[in-house]
Amino acid sequence: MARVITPRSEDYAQWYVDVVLNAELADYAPVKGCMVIRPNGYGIWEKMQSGLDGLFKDTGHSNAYFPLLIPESFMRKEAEHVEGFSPECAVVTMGGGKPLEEPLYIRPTSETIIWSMYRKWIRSYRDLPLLINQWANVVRWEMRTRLFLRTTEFLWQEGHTAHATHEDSHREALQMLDVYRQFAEEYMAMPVHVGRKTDAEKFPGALVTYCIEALMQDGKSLQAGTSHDLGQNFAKAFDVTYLSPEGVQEYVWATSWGVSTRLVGGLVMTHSDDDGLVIPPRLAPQLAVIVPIYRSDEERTAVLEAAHAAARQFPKAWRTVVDDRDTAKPGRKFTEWELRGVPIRIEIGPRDLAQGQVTVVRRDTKPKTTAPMEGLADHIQQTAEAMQRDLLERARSFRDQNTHSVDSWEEFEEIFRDGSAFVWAHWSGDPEVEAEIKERTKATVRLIPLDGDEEDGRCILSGKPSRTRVLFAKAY
RNA sequence: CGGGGCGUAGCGCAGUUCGGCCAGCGCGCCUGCUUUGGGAGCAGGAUGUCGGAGGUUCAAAUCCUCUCGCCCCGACCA
Repeated sequence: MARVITPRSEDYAQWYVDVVLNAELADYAPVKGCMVIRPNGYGIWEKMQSGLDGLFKDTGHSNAYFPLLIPESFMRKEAEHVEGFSPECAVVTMGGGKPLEEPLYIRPTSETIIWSMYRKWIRSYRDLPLLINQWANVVRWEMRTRLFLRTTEFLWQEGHTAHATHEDSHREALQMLDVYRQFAEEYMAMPVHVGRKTDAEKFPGALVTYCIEALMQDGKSLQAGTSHDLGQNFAKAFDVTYLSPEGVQEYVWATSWGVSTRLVGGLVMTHSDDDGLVIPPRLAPQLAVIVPIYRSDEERTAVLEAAHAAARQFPKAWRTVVDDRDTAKPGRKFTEWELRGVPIRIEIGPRDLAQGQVTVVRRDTKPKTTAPMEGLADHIQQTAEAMQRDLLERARSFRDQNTHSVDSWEEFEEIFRDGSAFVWAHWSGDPEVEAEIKERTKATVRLIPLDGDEEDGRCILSGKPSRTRVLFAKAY
């Protein structure tokens, strides 16, 4: 079979598409901009869901579900919100064969319908905080789509919380930002920077938008999660008040925060290589695959028995596959499982059997090693943990090597002329300068650090005084 | 919406310039035998509204008109 993956050096965008398709993460759907998430891709999403859901529960949140369809009038209640989202909304105008009295928006996000309900549920300070998350699909009519990174319909979680004070909502927004950071690093092995968005990049209707940003292998930045301090904007738009202990009606303070199936795209672009997908062990739908190797029927029987025996002693959660197909040779099986990103491959052949051992190969590093059959589960467990650590370490060092601190406009332009990287540079905070930098280099302010070191500097473009560096990159 | 590419078997493509027998090739698929520690070999076999509609013609994958869709790049966005 010919080469199926375009090398990254040749065409990064095509490499990404090749990996996603060949790893069977997703396929193009009949509707433009939509994709089918296939079992291998959905399995990763399920792992992400369960990891995140645990972290949400640990921080006191509960899941609920709100409707897909939102009355048009709800969308219009928050001025910035409707302005930001209207252009990318799909709207249902017919139902039951007749025009609807009021068009129904397919949710691009659920703030409005959720706050219409919070109005009913919140009466007293005793009802706060209200900490709800929902796992859902949303639709945004994007001009240009890319598998996982930007699709018309995507899956996500959206947390929506209500608090008595701004201090509380502010703390919640930062807490969930940290949850995302932790998830990205510990589960996805994807190092991220955390910070605050500029006004130009913030969520329509938010007071402040916080984000995590990760560096992809091509030097572009991926916004991997956002957390918004919504202030009282939605409480005022939907008239959500509570009676304080002092007997005063007060507007509620809000947050919302979300991550989406875009994370799967980020995962691909953080770890995968020219041989296909690489999945960190903690997010792998299947941790290990066992490939039996044999010639004669006797060998086949003995090897398969050993393979299944090994698989049986592994924890069920590993979803170990014994690839006992007679229709493919071992070499074929190796490359297929490599394309699909299974973290650990175990080979068992007659030579291994004779020595009471197996051959173990990590997906991220190619050399074959051997391990005794005795205590194999422990060995695999340790191998998986080492791989998880190494992936994070490797991604971190890649990011460090592609992060620059820049003080001259010439150098700034040079970096973004043909490529991209993380660039820490001074910026005056002036929106017009931000726009001009984007115009001239395609690089944007990805985030403003939360507790950046203060230092005297001059804006990279305007030369105006600046107290902190901000993070620039071209963005996905 | 602008630029580029493309629609022919499950996938990848040739054939279209200059119309002409039964529309081809590779991979995959099915059957059999031999194989099996890095994408197996041989033999046999199945598979097509040539994206769609209309037109020109004795004859259209090929020429004309219209149309639908997809991918990539750019402007907008998680």
